[in-house]
Amino acid sequence: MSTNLNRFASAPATARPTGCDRFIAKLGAASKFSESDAQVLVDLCRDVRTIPARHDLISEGDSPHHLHIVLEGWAARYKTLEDGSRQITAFLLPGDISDLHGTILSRMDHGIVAITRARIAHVPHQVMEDLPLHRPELGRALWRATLIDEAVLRSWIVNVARRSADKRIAHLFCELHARLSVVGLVQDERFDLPLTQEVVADALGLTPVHINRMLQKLREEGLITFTSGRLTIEEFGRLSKFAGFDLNYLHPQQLRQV
Amino acid sequence: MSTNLNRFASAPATARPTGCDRFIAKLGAASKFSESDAQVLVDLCRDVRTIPARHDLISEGDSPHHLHIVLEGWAARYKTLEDGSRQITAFLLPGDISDLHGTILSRMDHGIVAITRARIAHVPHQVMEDLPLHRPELGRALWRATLIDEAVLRSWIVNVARRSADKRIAHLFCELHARLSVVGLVQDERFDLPLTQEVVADALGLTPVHINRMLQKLREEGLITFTSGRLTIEEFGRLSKFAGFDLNYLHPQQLRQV
DNA sequence: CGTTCCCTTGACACCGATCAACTCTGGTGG
DNA sequence: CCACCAGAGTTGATCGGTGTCAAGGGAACG
Repeated sequence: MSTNLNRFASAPATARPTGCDRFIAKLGAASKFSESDAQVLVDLCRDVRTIPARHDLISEGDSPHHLHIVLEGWAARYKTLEDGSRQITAFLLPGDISDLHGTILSRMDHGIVAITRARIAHVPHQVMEDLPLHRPELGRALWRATLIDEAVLRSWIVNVARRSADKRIAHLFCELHARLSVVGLVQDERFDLPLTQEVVADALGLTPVHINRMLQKLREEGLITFTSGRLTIEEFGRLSKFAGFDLNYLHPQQLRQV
Repeated sequence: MSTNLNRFASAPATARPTGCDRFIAKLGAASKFSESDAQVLVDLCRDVRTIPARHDLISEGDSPHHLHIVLEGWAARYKTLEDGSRQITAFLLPGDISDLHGTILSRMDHGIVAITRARIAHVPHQVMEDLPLHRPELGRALWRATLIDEAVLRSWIVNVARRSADKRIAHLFCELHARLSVVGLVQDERFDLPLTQEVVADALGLTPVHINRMLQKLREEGLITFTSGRLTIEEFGRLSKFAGFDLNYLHPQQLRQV
């Protein structure tokens, strides 16, 4: 197991649903909480469902009745435009939580689609609403996760609005690298990237054709290797400098302390 | 006083700080709470400070010690890139609240600048942390406001990533129209837009020159009038159709019931 | 062994950036 | 009252990044 996982994740797996430790690792990377808090998080992951690739977890307009925790696989938030094109606004990785307090709003203004086959824990909303009352530290941890999600959204705006196509791709890869390493899915600068070039294009506001050309350029320059769904970042420092990637917006303060 | 303000805003002004009713109107547009809850909100606005135009409320890297409520004037979140260019990621309008739970994160990953001279209420963070315990309805209202802010961020990603320059401008204007009308700052489809073309450019990921040309186009097509800081939307329906603007992401459900 | 999905390549068009100059306005000081 | 100035808006010429369209290739899968 990767050294990036925190102490909870390496605890003995006492009938924990697979992937649940990723969720705990992610929250634990940004916040501190007790072992018994961690057990509460495990109990949230009881109702696990498998979603096939390309199926919607929730569609635009739905009223969500529970929130989702991604245990395995990738998902993406997306909005569909008038002309039929799709814009992805976030990737949901293992350990990510989605639609926290979703029932406060009555209708989804966007959809969530499984990019790969994904195992998703469904948590009734009421459980989540009561949680901060008994577990204040977890309440803070969830707030913190929400604020980090917002910071990621802002960085996407900057990325899409200001950076050239090659840097945009590089920045996305740096973000995914950072987020995946928190949940132990990066080994030796390598990680699985189950994205087609079309999906990358939908996330970055570019066309698949241009993604293809810019990926070739990044490969030629020795910045990345990206074949058959596996991305290798040759030198993280060089790629992040090229992309203008600044880790700080992900607020990994606690991570450094662990 | 505009008919868009809700019942709280039209209550007798019992020594309420100017602009405080905008804050109450904004929260009240999306959530319901009691008159005594509203009074609690008024009490939050005791420490009001005036910020000159172009001055930072908070700079990137600062550790915020209180949260901000905009009572009058405009502000903007922004990030500065390596090359010195600036990307605005949100406009803060009268009634908007910012850095809710800011102290949960230790350092700001972006700055906030006053676009006009602005009157800002400063609320100590501890006050806000305790508020949901005694006023659960307000806690829900603040959560709801946060979720709507997130929806706006997502719509900005879509806007910047997918729409042509003219539609991008039109979409921004529709958003501002909708948000300003909630706090009573739109009359007869007209509202003050204290933005230079450069600021619009910084928000939309375009150059001032191109903003200028596209504004001319929108004017020629009779969609807007925009002179000396005052924007008029000639026909909201036509402009919003042109922009692909869908009001629903701002979740104005409660607004309709009032 | 064909089908399907994804990746790749080339030619060309166009939107928006860039650079540079000019105008207009409001404010300020002589 | 006028001269000057700074900031914002406007215009034109040209360049380049990315989109578009269309065709072909390769690998996985039935």
